Formats: sequence, C-alpha cells, structure tokens
Amino acid sequence: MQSNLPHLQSIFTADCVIFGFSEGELKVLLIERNEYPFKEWWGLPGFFVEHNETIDDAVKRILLEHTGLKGIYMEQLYTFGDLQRHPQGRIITVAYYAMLRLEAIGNNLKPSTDYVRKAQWHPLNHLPDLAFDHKNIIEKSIEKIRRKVSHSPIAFELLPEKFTLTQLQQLYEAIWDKKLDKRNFRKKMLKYNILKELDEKQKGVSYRAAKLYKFDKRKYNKIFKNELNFSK
Amino acid sequence: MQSNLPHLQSIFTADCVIFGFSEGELKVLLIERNEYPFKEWWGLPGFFVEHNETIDDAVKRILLEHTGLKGIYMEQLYTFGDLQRHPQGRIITVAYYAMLRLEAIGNNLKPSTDYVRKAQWHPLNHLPDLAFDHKNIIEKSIEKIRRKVSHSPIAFELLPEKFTLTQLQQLYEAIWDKKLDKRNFRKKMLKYNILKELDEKQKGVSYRAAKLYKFDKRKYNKIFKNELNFSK
DNA sequence: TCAAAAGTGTTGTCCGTACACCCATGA
DNA sequence: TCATGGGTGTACGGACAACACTTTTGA
Repeated sequence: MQSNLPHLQSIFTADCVIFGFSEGELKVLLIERNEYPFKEWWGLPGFFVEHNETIDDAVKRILLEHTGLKGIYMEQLYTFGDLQRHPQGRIITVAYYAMLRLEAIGNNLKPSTDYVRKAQWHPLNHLPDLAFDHKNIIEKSIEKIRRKVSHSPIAFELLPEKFTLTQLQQLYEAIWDKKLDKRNFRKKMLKYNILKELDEKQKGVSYRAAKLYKFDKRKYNKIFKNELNFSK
Repeated sequence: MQSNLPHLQSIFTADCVIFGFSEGELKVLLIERNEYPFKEWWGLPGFFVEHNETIDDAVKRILLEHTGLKGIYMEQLYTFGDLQRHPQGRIITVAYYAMLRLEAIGNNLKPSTDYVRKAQWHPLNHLPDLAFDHKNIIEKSIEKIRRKVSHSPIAFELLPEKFTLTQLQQLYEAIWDKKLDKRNFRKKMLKYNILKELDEKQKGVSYRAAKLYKFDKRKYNKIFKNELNFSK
C-alpha cells in the first residue's frame, strides 16, 4: 500500500425514523426545521455525519441533539441518493430507524440545537408535507418494520413495559393495518411462551380490568435461536 | 428555501457482491486490483460514485467497467462506514448485491479499466484475503440472501434457464448449508406451481436423465402477491 | 342493570417432516 | 449387469383459521 495517496472524506447525512405507538396508532417523530433548506418545514431528525464518528454513533448524536432522546438503539434502513433529493447538491443520506416506548417519553422532547425548533410525534396516517425525500424514507421504514415484525418480537419495543394482550393485539393491527381474531391471537402469543403473566391488573378503566403481561426477553433468547412468525 | 447555500457533493464509493452457482457451490465475483490502495489484492468490484449519477446507476457502470457484465439488476445491501475501513480517510461505501446465471458468463469476464487486472469467480468457502472490509461485506451479503431466499424465488436467478430439480435442490442446500430431503423438497417446490415442466431431458449424463424445468415468472406473479417460504 | 371489554375451545384443513424402495440409463 | 442418480407415497403431528358466548367490572 502507498502512503502518498490523497486524503478523502465522505460528506453525507444520516436521518432517523423513530416510531412510537399510542392511542391505538403508530406515530413518527418529526422535527420542525429552523434552518435552510426547508426552514419551517417538518422533517426527520437528521444532519451531517462528522469525519471522525461512525454512522451508528452519528445517528445517536443527531437524535439526541434534535430531540433530547438518549440511548436509543437504531438500525440502518437504506441509503438514499437521488440526484434531486437535496437542494444543495447530490448529498446522500443513510437512514436509520427505531421503535420505542412512547409513553415513557411523551412530549418531553427537548432539542438542544438551533437547527431545530421543536420535536413532535405525528400519526403516520396524517403526516404534514415533509422536507427532502423524507416521506419516501418513512414509507420504506414502514415496509421494513412490517417485514421485521414477522420474524422477531420487536413490536414489544413499542409498548409499555407492562401491557395487556389487547394492547399488544392493537399494536399488531396498527402495523399490519388489518383486524386480527382475538382468540387466535392470544393462543398464538401465549404459545410462544415469551410473555410473563403478572399478578397485576389494568387500572382506571370502567370495565373489567385486563391482566398485565411483560415481554420475557430471557425466555425469548433461550427458546428461539432463529425465527418466529407474527404475521398471520 | 434559499439559493445562496453552499453547494455540496457526497464523496463515497459503491461495491458489488455478485453471486454465482456452479459445481454445486456458491461463488462470488472478485477483481484483482491494479491500483493503490491494496494494489494486487483481491477485492469486490467497486469505485467512486460520480456526482451526477444515482447510486443504482453507479454500481451498474462500475460492474461493467470492472468485469464487462452488463444489465445486471442489483439491490442495495447496506452502507459501511467504519472509520478504519479505507486507508485514505473515512470513505463510506454503499454495497449492492446480485445473483446471476454463472454458466451464461463463465470466465468471459473483461475489465475495461486500468484499475482492474482481471475478474474471476471464487468459491465462497475459499476466499483469498480481501481489500478493505470486503470480507465483512460478503458475509453480510450471504446473510441477506439467506433471508431473502426464504421469502421470494430469487434462487432461480442463479440457475440456468432450464434446470433439473436436483440442481435446484443443490442450490438451496448450498445457500442453507444443509441437506434437504429429496421427496419433500420436490413436493414443496411443485406444489407452489411456479415451475414449468419441459418436454426436454438432461443430456450428456451417464445415468438416467432428469426432466428439465423452467421458472415460470408469469405464474409466480399471478399466484403470489405476498410471500413464500423456501427455508424448511 | 347496563355497557364495555375480558376471557375462553373446538373443529377442519393444510403444511411440514420422516422415511425406503424401484426405475431408467449409459458405460 | 452394474453404478448412478431419478423419481415416487404415506402417515403423523403441529399450526392456522373460522367461529360466539359467558364473565367481570365500574358507572
């Protein structure tokens, strides 16, 4: 290898698609931009990646600066590089996605950079116009979580730690956008043996309170080396 | 939007992981590099993406220049951006993969750029040392095609147009790295009803000649909107 | 006592798996 | 006639899908 080769750096951005679940619907976390291009538009949390940070680190930093969220594990989704996607030139973006427990965060979102005015959850079914190609990125993310959720229990990441079977079913119904049979759903979920039944019940409802469950990650890891199928 | 923003361009590379199947084993297409860094090493076909071409177009061009292969449909795999992956600085690479009919090409590979000395198929199980993080990229690609092949009939892309059921089974065995039951495999494949039985038979074998089949893409598209499962 | 959601079983069908022998062909 | 791979069927168990009523609770 030679040492007198020119030094180069990749210029590119990273974007975050963060999903949450509340009130029976899927939501995505958007920021209101305070900088050109697309000043005052809504868009995904995203920014330029520094030369000395990995892409995985960069999305974490960007998400923290844009929303105040910390320690979120994101997975890479896809890299978008359409010639027209960015008005300042062909800048590619590496998109990441994550699913998280919305109720633990609520609207306690605090941007710490001047690039962002505020961060807010938006229902997937009623998104505003978005900056860049962010609409497209979000659509690709949904396809991804649909595929993903069929093979691994990531849906639990969207629920509170303690949840009822009905909440779990509603979540799957929201992701698949179709109704599921209550008895079959419960039978199947319980058969996997990855839920721990708690002694507690739901509180504050004006009807029969449902049992609460927890996702039992230890059991899950023990039992399933390979794959599950949650899609039917 | 403002027009006096600085103009920027992403600098990055794209790499191609091309799989083929012959003699009962999976192969990957490598090039011998004729340029620094990693001059004289084997690596994946890959190079810098131009500012005015999409990433999808770039991998096609690069593959053509490096190997002479034309019209290959590749899908994006993942974007690699480790700080140490490239000796000239942190240069990210967008990796693509494809599977193709090796016997239609054979060793008729003709690089048309001085950056490459030659292109050659290498068995996946006996790879030489590779430039950059290309070993890692290939490993990720295999995981990807294993997942992919369970849900869609892309395995046919690796076989000749006309093939025997045994060849098809050997291909799945190579991808999954495990033996399958002949009767069950045939039953399952034929039940999907995506194969067209031909009137022809295998030639040039010193034992009973097997029937030849074709993948029937029309039937496939008609019957299956969603998914198949070829993995068991 | 009413409204609302929780909770619960059976049956038929399909799919996957395990398993062993005869057949056709060319050398 | 032999060696080689081609080609075939059955029986069991597990998973999925369809389907409706009773129970519990708070208001």
